[in-house]
Amino acid sequence: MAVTLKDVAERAGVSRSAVSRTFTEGASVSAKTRKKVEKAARELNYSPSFIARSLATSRTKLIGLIANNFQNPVFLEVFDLFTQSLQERGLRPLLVNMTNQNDAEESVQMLKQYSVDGVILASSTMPPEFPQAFMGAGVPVVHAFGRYSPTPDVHVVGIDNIHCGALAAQTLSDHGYKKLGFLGGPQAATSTQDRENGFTSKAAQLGFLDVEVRYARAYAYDAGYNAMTDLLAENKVDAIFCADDLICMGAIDAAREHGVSIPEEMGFIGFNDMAMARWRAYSITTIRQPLTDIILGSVELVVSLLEQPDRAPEARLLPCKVIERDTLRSRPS
Amino acid sequence: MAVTLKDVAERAGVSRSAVSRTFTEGASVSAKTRKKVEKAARELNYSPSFIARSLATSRTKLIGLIANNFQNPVFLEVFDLFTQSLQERGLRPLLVNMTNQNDAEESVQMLKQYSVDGVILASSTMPPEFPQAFMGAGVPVVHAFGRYSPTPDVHVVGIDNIHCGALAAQTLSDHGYKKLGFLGGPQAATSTQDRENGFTSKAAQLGFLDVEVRYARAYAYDAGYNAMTDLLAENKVDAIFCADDLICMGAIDAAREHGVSIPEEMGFIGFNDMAMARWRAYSITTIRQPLTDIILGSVELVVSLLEQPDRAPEARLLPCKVIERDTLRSRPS
DNA sequence: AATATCTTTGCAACCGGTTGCAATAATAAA
DNA sequence: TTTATTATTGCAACCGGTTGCAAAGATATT
Repeated sequence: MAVTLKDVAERAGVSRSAVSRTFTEGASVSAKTRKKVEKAARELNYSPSFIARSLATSRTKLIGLIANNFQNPVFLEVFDLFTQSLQERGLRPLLVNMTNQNDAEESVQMLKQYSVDGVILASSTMPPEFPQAFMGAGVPVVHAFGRYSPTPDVHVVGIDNIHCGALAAQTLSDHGYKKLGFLGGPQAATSTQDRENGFTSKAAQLGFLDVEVRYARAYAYDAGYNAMTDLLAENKVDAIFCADDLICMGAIDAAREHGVSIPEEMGFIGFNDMAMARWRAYSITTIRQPLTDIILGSVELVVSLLEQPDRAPEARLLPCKVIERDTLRSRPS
Repeated sequence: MAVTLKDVAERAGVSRSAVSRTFTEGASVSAKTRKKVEKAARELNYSPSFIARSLATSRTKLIGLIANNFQNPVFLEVFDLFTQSLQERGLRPLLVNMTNQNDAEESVQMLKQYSVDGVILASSTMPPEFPQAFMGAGVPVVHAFGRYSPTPDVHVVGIDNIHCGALAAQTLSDHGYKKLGFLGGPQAATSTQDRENGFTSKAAQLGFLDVEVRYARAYAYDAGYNAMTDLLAENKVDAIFCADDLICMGAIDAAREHGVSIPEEMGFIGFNDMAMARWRAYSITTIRQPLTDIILGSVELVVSLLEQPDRAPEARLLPCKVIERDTLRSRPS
């Protein structure tokens, strides 16, 4: 059924090795043989089997792409960028959905069985032992959107969430708000912890006495809506840093239903700059995370790890910036 | 480095075949040997190589998951469901991003090289020759969200878009609107064509004289916003069927900016019932597509095709229903 | 106890490539 | 032209499993 090396070799009147070599980068074949082989291959519509090649070379060109967040639309953008840039490099993403996985072991096992060449973890909300588990499998691992550490034990490409929190505090302050609040995602998420820390300490430094801190149950619209509804009843804040745009949209809708005007009575700054942040109904001022750079960086890193698997883990941080739209009143002059 | 069959066999004091058999479904091994082998395997932390197994059995358990739409958030839900249900069956999704691909051949080639067991195309906006190309590769293909045909040449699991269009017309009529409009996605998309047909013919049947038909340049917010802005200037309609919720949100925002009140002055019905349709800022009345059923159906179908690859192509249609929210005024009594 | 039947086991070939090594061919140097 | 050097080629072993087949072992039948 399938046409193999052997068929091509016979047709071209050469040995199997010759055929193999014409399909291998930088192998030694004369122009003449190459010609013959290519002709035969074309006529038979032959294409080499990656499976067989993988077995022989123990390189599969498969990259495990592991995610546990299929709710937040930014991840669609993330998948788009990952798949495209992997494809461009001749690599293939084997997608793993860890949403309902309380145990990383199973996924690790599975990736080992497929002998993926490398693994990219795409998530900030991941129990710290997960990266470890993948790390332990002896496969190059890059944790995209991972937490910064000066001495990471796994390669990380991401952002400085603490600095982002500070950026948010500074921005709210600049725009003349007086009573700041933080609305995080799940308290267990390191991204929320870091953004909160950065936010509250910068706020303190800027002279804000106390900052109201709340958590949404998830990085999700409803969670933001509910948390904000509670917060509104207490009338404690006039500006909020939401740790995610989705949360921010929920919060904004809650505020509007409560009759508060945005940005005059209450200011909002979000996080991510997802596509929807631009929608007219929201037009959120938000902190943009350099998605493309993070992803290209992760892919590049994993590719270079294929060559030198033992490079010491590094953390690569990329800068975020504030995108000003319409949920903050204009700066006082 | 990696521990193989041979290592386990030696340690357990049995033949390689014995080890292979204890790891193969329904092979004949005595309880005693199985015990020994499992012990040895555990001690060595052995797990069989899928690559080697694939080579021997010519079954990879890899399913090509092909998509060309990474802009519409519903697809995140689609990926979530696909990956989960494939995983549950011990299959693995090899994700292919055809966004920038004008030629299917390359992807077909690639999937052939990885010898995927089957392929799922997840898209409605796909040139008809693509399914053909994948079909031609001699691999089971299921076209999820594909177009209905009584005599399909590739397996299809999807919805009856013509009927959905009719449903929309009926609904707008029921709610007392008089001047109907259709706002589609790209005119080349079969899903738009079918929804339009169903909509206009049902409208005609219900006595609507002429229906305004427009197309957004893409299934996207901005496209909907722009198309609606144009349409509003002409003041021709009082109710619109948008062929996608994203388009609908753009259109709604355009209408609001134009000062028209929803649902009194203008009614909207969307399509998909994506998560955002529920957001308070929109709360769109929309036609729900049974995503979960389509996906489970597609996976089931592809699985059954693994057993009987030559089953005649069938088209499986699943019912949609209207989800009433707040973008249509209440029915006249 | 001897024979028939059913399981379990190991051997060895095979899946479709890659690659080190030695033999051969082509080219350069003397 | 002969010899030294380099480039190409084929052989055969290997990657890590699976599986048909025949031999050996267990169990059932008479």
